[in-house]
Amino acid sequence: MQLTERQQEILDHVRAYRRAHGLMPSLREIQQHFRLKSVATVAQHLDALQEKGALQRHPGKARSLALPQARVSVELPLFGTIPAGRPSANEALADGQVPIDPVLFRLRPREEAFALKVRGDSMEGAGIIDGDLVILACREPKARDIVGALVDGESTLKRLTFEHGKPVLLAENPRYQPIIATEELLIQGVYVGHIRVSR
Amino acid sequence: MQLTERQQEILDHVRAYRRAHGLMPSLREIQQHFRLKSVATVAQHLDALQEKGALQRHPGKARSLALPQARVSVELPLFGTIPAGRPSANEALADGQVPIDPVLFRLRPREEAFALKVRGDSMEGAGIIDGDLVILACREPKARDIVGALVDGESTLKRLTFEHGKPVLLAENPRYQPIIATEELLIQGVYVGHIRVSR
DNA sequence: CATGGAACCGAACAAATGTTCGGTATGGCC
DNA sequence: GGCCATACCGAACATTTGTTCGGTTCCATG
Repeated sequence: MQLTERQQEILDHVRAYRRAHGLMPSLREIQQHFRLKSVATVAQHLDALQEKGALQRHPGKARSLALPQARVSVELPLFGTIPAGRPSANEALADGQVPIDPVLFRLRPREEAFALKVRGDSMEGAGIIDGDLVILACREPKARDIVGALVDGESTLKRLTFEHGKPVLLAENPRYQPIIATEELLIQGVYVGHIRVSR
Repeated sequence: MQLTERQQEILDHVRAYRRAHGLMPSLREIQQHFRLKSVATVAQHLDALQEKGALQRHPGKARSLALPQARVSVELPLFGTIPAGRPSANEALADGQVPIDPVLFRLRPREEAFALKVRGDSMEGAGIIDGDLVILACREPKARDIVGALVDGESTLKRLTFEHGKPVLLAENPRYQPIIATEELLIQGVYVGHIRVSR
């Protein structure tokens, strides 16, 4: 469910307070920040936020607000390599776990995501090279997004554009030609960032 | 000063509690865990721990214990930008925390590390571009390592090489000239990887 | 033996904090 | 107008929580 404007403000303030002070605010501190005359108002907003899953409360405990998605790290499933060159056979075998901070990569609460190891140099121009771990979120792609896509049965990492309303996948390397899907184009995930570990 | 055995136990429990519950324990919860008959005992230990700098307290606030260096393994301090172009004034202002997995980046146990935001395009050829968060470990650099270095009082990100036994810093961009330190060359950290978050 | 540190107890107190019960006001909507 | 959601107020209340004061016990050490 959607947060109201006020609820969003409260939530933002709770986040900001935690960053600034290292602990959660009390109801009365929130009250003072918004110059409210009653703690009940704060309690009400917090109830609503909890109702909507935006935060959690431990009844009776002081300063016990918890930000559900504020997990320090979650482990994304790491699948096989994704060719950033010519599409080739899709290797969908899980190779391990990649620990990342969902907040850092701006993943939305409970949003699905996974990691893939890049093979090839077709995204070189975007600074994504062989061996990088790309983080792909399962969300609706927008034009100009970099996406992990299944083209004609094979998966690849490219930038998604549209020409005459038809999707075209662009490499970020002049040595590669744009790909126009002939049969099917399935976007598996949208690039939200990547990680490189030096070897 | 050295912590006593008991103080260490208390500290460990506080850490464990925070991991398990996402918030700090109250004095009475600590008391119950150790089966103590008086909260005063807990308060006493916490005072001692604060005295020794092992943790911080916010007087009068509930559950307000704070672990000063708890970021050791999970969150790296993020400093200002590091120019990957021409060296410029070093901005050593802490900007926040970058949560990473030390294992993923192959950091050694207890090895110091920090993060810097890249500015400029001089490492473009290495796939490190403006806005990337580079992870730098405090360790001895080897030849061909990418390093964050302080050259003549200004910090920069370059590849470290040697010519005739003298250190030379190379950009990974033909538009930049090698830097030969005239006065001092202080290696601040060795590149172990980086993170990019799409914008 | 005297001294002092470390660990602990008991009880009371004050402050901080969450909870709950009514009530008001505004605006959109049928 | 009646209905509902949202936002808010005021005041009491019960709990949780931190703080403080005076004690005890044990043990190492001079």
